[in-house]
Amino acid sequence: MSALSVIEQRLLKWDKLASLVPKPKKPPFPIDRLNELLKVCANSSYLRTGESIHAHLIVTNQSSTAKDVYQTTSLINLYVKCRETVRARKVFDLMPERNVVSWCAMMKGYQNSGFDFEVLKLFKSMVFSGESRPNEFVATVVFKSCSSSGRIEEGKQFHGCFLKSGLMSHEFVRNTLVYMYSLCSGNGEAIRVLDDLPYCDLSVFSSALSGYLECGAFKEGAEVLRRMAKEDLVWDNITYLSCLRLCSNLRDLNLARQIHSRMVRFGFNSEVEACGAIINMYGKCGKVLYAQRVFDNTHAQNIVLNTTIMDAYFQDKSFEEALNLFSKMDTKEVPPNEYTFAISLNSIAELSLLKHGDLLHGLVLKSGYRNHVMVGNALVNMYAKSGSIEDARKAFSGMTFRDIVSWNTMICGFSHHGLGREALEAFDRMMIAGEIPNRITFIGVLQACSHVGFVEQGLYYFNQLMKKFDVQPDLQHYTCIVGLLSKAGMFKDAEDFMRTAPIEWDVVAWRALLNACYVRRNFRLGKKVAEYAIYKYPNDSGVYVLLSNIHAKSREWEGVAEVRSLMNKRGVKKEPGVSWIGIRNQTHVFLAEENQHPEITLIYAKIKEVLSKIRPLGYSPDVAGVFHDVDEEQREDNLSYHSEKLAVAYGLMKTPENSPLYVTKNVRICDDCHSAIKLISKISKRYIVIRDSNRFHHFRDGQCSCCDYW
DNA sequence: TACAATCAGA
Repeated sequence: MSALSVIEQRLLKWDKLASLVPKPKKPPFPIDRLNELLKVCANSSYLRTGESIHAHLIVTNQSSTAKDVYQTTSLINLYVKCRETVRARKVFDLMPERNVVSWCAMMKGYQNSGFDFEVLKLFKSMVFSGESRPNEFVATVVFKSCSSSGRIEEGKQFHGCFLKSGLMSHEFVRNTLVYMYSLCSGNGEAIRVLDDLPYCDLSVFSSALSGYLECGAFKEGAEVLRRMAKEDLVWDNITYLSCLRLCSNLRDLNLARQIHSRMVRFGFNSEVEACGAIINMYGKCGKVLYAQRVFDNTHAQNIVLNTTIMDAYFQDKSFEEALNLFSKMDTKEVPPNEYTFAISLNSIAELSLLKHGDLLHGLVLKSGYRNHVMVGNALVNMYAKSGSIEDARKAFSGMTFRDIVSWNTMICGFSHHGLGREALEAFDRMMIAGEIPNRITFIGVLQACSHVGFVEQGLYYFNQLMKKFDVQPDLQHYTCIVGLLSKAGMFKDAEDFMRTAPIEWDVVAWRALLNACYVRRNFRLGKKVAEYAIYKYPNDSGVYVLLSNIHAKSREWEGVAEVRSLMNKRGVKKEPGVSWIGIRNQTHVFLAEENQHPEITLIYAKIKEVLSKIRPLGYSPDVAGVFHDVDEEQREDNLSYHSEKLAVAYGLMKTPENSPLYVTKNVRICDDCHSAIKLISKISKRYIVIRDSNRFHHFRDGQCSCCDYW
């Protein structure tokens, strides 16, 4: 045998031998590594990978047996984090044995999907089953669920229960407890809890503050801030941001400046978020110029800062300035987003610039923001306030998503346009859509009823539906009812209502009543009411003007003169009337006694011409009678100076025949102009829309949509 | 565990 074959034979033998030796099994993937993997999958929402691990565990028979509670809990955690609550629950239910972490993971799952009730149910069954005792993690989850579902009574019971088991000493438990009380219990209970604590750290103050901020209890928030400031604590930037938010909401400039200076002292004013918050705060406190200064000193530029400063101008009612900022924005560097569009559209709405609104609408479509609720709402608002309720309706029905604001905007839009029926229909459709009405919804419908004289419906909404939806009527609602009753001529009821309503009336309510006296020609009551209102609110020019109008309508010229001299004596100035009209992207503004406009002579001539045409139709220029002390010729001249007539005349001159005119006026339209414009709409065959300070008038063919009932 | 920005109204 050759040497070679000997080796071959040996090799062969070994080979056989090797085949007899059992192959070593691949070692199982170490369990702790699997759990780590599951954790990674959970935290990154890798559902597919997590599922494969789950499958692997089932196949290799490493799962679902009693042994590994820890591992199954990781699976629950995986499904919970991937928002697969039902599957998590299946795994949970199959566990023969659970520990407190399993319970807690499942509870968190429900919490994250918004099923707070399930959280509490699970907690109770955990306690009853006696399987495990709650720990501090469970306690925080429970308190948080009570907070977000408003279950304060149950929360109090749990508080007692955790107190007994000694869990309240944990920092996080305390924080969530305080948060719960501040968010859900209006009567300063959180502050009492704070006072009972032996020692408060920053986080517990912070929790109380954010709860109060969130539920809008700013007074209590300020109280917390006061206590916090007394302690010797180092604030972090979350604290500062909360404080800034508090100031914004309280509109407390004094506090605002203190916080700002503290931020400067401790160097917290350099980050872009902080700057944004400061700008916003000054804007909300009515100090645009401060806001502008902070903005100018902020070197970082982004869309939020730009939008915030725009909003500051919007809050200041400087709508033109807000729009200027928009057009000055370098849209390449800082492209506008939904907030920017919303503020711009709202500015346009306040100015009634229909043409600009259309333009911006186009921009919205191009930039792909059309499906944002915020933008949709702003579009509806813009069209409604710019006079085109039809376009508002279109924008509304084109919305993919709607919220309560969308519905309210539409309802209030209908109301402003005197479309009571449509407003109530929108309300019904809103109920069908499952939206819950709030106080503003009811202001909208009550106002709608008031505009068209639906007394019964109005009272039904006020007395029945508001209760049903648990909306507490406030001054604004009560004032709507005063308007509703008195404008319908039911002065006795209005009087009784005002006498018995459990509310402190303000000048607006009295003006509403007074206005109704004027419209309904109840001059006797009107004078009485005006006397009282002037006594009570000696600086409110509105009541003087109304009284003067009443005197004029009842042709008591000396009364008119008296009011005028009283106003002079007290230095009360009436708001000058301003009207404007948009023509080819240009806005033309007219003042009551306008003489600035370059084409003013032509405008006067146009007015003369138009008035001479409508006089044969029954127009007589002394309806308002305000200018009783001048001769006929002069009187017509004076009336023709009214800003809305100037605007309409200019519109007639500058726009093609048949095109509609949209005019906006800052104060209530006067009687004389109202009747003149009715006739102008007839002879010119124009559709004329006038927005005055409280509603829209649509003039067409000699009629006005308000039916002379405004 | 995240908090710099719209909004409807007598």
